Amino acid sequence: MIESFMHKGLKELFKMRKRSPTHPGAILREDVFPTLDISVTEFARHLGISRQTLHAVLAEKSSITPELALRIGTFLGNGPQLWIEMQSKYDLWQAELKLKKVLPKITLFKDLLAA
Amino acid sequence: MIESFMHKGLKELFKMRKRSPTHPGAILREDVFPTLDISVTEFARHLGISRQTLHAVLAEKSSITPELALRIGTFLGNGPQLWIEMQSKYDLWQAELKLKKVLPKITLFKDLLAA
DNA sequence: ACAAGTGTAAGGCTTTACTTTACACTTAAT
DNA sequence: ATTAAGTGTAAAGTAAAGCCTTACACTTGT
Repeated sequence: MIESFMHKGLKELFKMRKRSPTHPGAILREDVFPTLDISVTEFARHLGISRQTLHAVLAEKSSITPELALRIGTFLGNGPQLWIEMQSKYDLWQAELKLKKVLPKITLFKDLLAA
Repeated sequence: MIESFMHKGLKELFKMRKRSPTHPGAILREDVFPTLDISVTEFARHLGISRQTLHAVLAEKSSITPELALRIGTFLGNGPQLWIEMQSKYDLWQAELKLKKVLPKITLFKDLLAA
């Protein structure tokens, strides 16, 4: 487990989830889409992107970029923030996963002063 | 002005700032760094990245990636969120700027039903 | 049968982050 | 004054990611 790599400061600092936050594409696919009664193709057309690009998001193969968040948020009328935040949380978790070996090696600044 | 391009829903939807949110690199350079009494080189070494990469961020030439936010947040002991959020806001604003011509052309979903 | 939508892959383009190497300049310490 | 360290920049190369167009096979509704 990741805790074994952590020194004290790191444990306080971040409490990593056990599993990945849901990809925004999953919400779009499972929650939003079913209620809309619109085809993927048409959705993409309205957003002004290719259907393949949208498909990649729905399939969780690519991210919701800020631009895409704006397009979707505008079309749905709820603004981009929701999507931005979901993507951010997802990205952060992936980064934590990737850096779980290296982060514990970073000396805390405050410990630097003490030494 | 951008308002002239906006239909009603869009105006309600997002209130764009007049100027760009400050780049996280600026905060790092102007607020954080001066209090630390540490060189850029050394800072980079502690983060485990090249000094050029850190310099690019301080010079606002590149972004704070999720990974970098983790490194900085860990080193400083305040966690990654602050940097993530700053970068997100910055990125969103840039995206709005880039899409200011195209967003107003997106038909709102609810208007789609009415028609 | 035809039309439309879907899943998927490939090829190509563009952007961005990051690294290493390198050079010129400044400043602090010996 | 020489040396060491730090800084600003640039170039070249790598890698990853998003996005587009084209294309093909499959399904479903009319």
